[in-house]
Amino acid sequence: MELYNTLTRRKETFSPREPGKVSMYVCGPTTYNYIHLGNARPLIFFDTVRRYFAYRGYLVDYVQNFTDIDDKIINRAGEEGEDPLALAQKYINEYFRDAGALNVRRADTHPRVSGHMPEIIEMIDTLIKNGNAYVVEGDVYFEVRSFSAYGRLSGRSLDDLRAGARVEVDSRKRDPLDFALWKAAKPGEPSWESSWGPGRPGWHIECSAMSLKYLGEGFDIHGGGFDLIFPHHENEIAQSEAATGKPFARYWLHNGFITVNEEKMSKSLGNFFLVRDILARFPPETVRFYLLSTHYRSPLDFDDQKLESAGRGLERVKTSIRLLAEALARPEDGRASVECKDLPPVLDELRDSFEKAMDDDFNTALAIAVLFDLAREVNTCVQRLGVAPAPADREVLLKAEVLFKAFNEVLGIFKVDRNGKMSLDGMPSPGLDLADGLLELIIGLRQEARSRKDWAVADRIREGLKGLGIIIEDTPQGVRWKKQG
RNA sequence: GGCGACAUAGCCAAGUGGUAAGGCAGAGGACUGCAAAUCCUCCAUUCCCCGGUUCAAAUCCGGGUGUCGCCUCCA
Repeated sequence: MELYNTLTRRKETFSPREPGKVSMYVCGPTTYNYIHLGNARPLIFFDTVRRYFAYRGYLVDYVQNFTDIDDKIINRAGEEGEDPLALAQKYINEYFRDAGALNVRRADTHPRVSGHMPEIIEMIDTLIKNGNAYVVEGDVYFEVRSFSAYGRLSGRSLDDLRAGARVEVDSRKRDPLDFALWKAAKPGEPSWESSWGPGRPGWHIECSAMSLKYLGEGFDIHGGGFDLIFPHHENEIAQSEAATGKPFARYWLHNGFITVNEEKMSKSLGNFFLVRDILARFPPETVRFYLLSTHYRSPLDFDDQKLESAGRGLERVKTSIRLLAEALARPEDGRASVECKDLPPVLDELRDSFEKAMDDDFNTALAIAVLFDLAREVNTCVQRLGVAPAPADREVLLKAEVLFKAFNEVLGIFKVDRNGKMSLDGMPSPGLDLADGLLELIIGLRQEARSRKDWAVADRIREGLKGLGIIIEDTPQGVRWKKQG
């Protein structure tokens, strides 16, 4: 596998710290609001990375933090008259709801800042002892000059950074770029005791302390959005390596931004879309599919038309999976003629192509193209079968179904139930409830009308059901219905 | 001002030296009572512009134009 490492600015062959195992840490959200689409991109992308490593047979240890102590949380809690930690907890719960809807699996560990004060304080202590940090009036700052590799990740020298610094210079800092490891408590703020006084951690130290605690020195992959490269990840490297004297993380992966009208979407610009608002208008699988249809390092523009277009494309994939399931559900006929005997080698090629795409820096856009190729091959086969498959064809179809499931296991577009069945949401379920029963009854009546060539009644029923969101399709293999996508 | 990324059909989007994937939209055909779905065919002599390297460039180099991002909390 090749992956693009921000640290070296080129693709590198992935080789894990320990054979067969992958350790990854991804910066999670600051929980003071519901997550927006921009937050969803790294979630979905790194979830896909994790799934692909698992598909490739690696044992993955995935850690994603929550920043539950921070200025924004404290401010928000102040506005709402709520306890900051309770507010953070609320949005952590909501986070899981949104992420779950997008079929993002939980990380193996979701550490929080508030639960790791001893580790954070100990790390700061080490940095002070090592001469990399200094205390000023209860604040503790990291001294960037003390770390010679500072700027390596973002590709900038300290001089470049100073020249462009827009930060107000704090005269207590030895260098304008020195950053806070510990902030002295202000009245009314949540705080923790430390040997340099009560306070709370700065933003960057948490990720160093928690990633090192759970994954150890030199873990494999550290990920996040492009905007975290500087200063957040730069600072993480400085702190961690200054404290441990060992390399911090081995591969740095950063996803590109989501833009709206070609402009970066962010909470500070106020042009963001909450995941839950989008999910009220589009199916979650469409959202996930859309986000994966562009390479993760490219910017991705969001608007309704683009999502609708993606949804129509995804509909073809769903249709294909449905056609396949229906063909398999039909009774075999005993005929010996085999219609799809050319398909198996094609399926093998498709699997190769899919893996090749994912091996090349997680090229999900190409992988999705392979998904479409699979759909077309399956449709062609199913169409040739006519009403019932021969036993040999049945085996071929089963193999194709396995491939659909394998692709979906990686891309995570469709949710999968306990029996391993993909949920396409419009698919008629085997268990009939009243509505389904009535629907079957009406469709049966329409079929009788059709057999009498009573087209007026048949069309009226079809139009009427369409108005209720049920699409009727008359196919050579019989009637099919689905809920409107 | 400093650093960096990107520019491929009406739209979205792969493709880093060997002669333009895939999707949406569109056109024609097969199938169909019709519609839908599905399948087949067509749809970029050309990859922002100008130079250069090469037998060969969307892909490499130089210059230009444009868009975006980072340098401040931000996924």
